[in-house]
Amino acid sequence: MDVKTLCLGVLSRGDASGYEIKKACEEGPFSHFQDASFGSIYPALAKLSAEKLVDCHQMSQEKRPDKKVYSITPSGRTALFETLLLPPAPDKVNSDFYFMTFFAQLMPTDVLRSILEKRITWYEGVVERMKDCNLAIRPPGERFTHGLGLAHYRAEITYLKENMDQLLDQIASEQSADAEIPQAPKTAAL
Amino acid sequence: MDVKTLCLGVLSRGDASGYEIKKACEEGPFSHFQDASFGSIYPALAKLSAEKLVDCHQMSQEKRPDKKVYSITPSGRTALFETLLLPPAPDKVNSDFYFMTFFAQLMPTDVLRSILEKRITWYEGVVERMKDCNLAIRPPGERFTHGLGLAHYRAEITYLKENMDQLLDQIASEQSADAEIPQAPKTAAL
DNA sequence: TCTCTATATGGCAGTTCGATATAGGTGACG
DNA sequence: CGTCACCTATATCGAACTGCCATATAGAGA
Repeated sequence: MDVKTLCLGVLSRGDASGYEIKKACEEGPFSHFQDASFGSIYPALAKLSAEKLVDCHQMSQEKRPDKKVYSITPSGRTALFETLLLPPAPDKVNSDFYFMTFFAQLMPTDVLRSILEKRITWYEGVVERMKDCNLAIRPPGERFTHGLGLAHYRAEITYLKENMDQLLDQIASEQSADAEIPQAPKTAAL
Repeated sequence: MDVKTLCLGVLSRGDASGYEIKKACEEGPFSHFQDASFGSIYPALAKLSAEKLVDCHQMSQEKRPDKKVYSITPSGRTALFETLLLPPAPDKVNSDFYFMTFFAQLMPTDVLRSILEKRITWYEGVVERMKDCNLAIRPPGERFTHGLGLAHYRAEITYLKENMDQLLDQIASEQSADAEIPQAPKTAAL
């Protein structure tokens, strides 16, 4: 989703500063499916402000940089609503982890094992935190999306736990085979 | 994964042109977890070429633009190997679909239903094609990653099928409640 | 004293996206 | 049945966008 729409979405749930919008994408409810940096959020907010889709109230704070709190305007809500009617672009995923497992046979087994274990404990933590979060007060769309994310993470954890040892064994035996049998093919061919 | 490493990864499996690398990210085995455009692939290949991590053989074709076929060099393989030892960056996901379901209560139910159904049939097709692909000939890392992707897609399909009707009902009843009861809260408060 | 949190801005490098060139194949429409 | 529009294959370029890092500031915690 383009960053302007993302900002409108966050602001539709309540006023926020640019910094808080970033936090919502990093740790908040959007963190599982959206990604945006300061370098895209601040310009997006400036444009939205120029288009009158959001209002900006400057709060001078002592001891801190001025805080600019943005609120969505009625036309901003309309714009968000209309964007939601458009067909969604396909998901974009960029995963170093998948890339690494794809080339697992190029990796030392101990490095690979450590990466797999880190992934499992990381996602187990994510699932724990997601289970604890209070869903009752949230609208059905948020509950649904939350559940979908949980289903994903659980499926990943289950798969990793069930298949990780087999993968490590296969790679270990392949690598030792490479090392042991530089001349063995002749024997095998007999 | 940065685009240079992605190109090295693709080329480690066999020679390819820039166009073919793009195809590998779009439809090929990398399509589930990597995303790169021409504008990043061609500059990346040029840099890899300058660093002698890949060789480039110009193939003049009749009736078509010259094809530049790249091959990974031994130092390219070493560079790929070393990158695989580095800790992976966290996954980056950008999903319009999740964004939309998150704001499901802002959407008309028929639009929402259509998006959910399209998603299901799309991923059912993906799963079918993945089941049919010949895994036996592929290295264990590829099989593992393939299975992990399948597990994800299946979990998503299952969740969507099981929860979609409930979501649509909740939204429909919420929207009709909004329309019907502008004065009802008084009654409810009695 | 360092580093973290909170908050915003600026710039550079990297990326995306769209245009351009070329030419044969494929499908639709009259 | 002809023709035009669009798709595939292939590469390059430039404009706009984005990400990432540095900078500024100051209180809080280690």
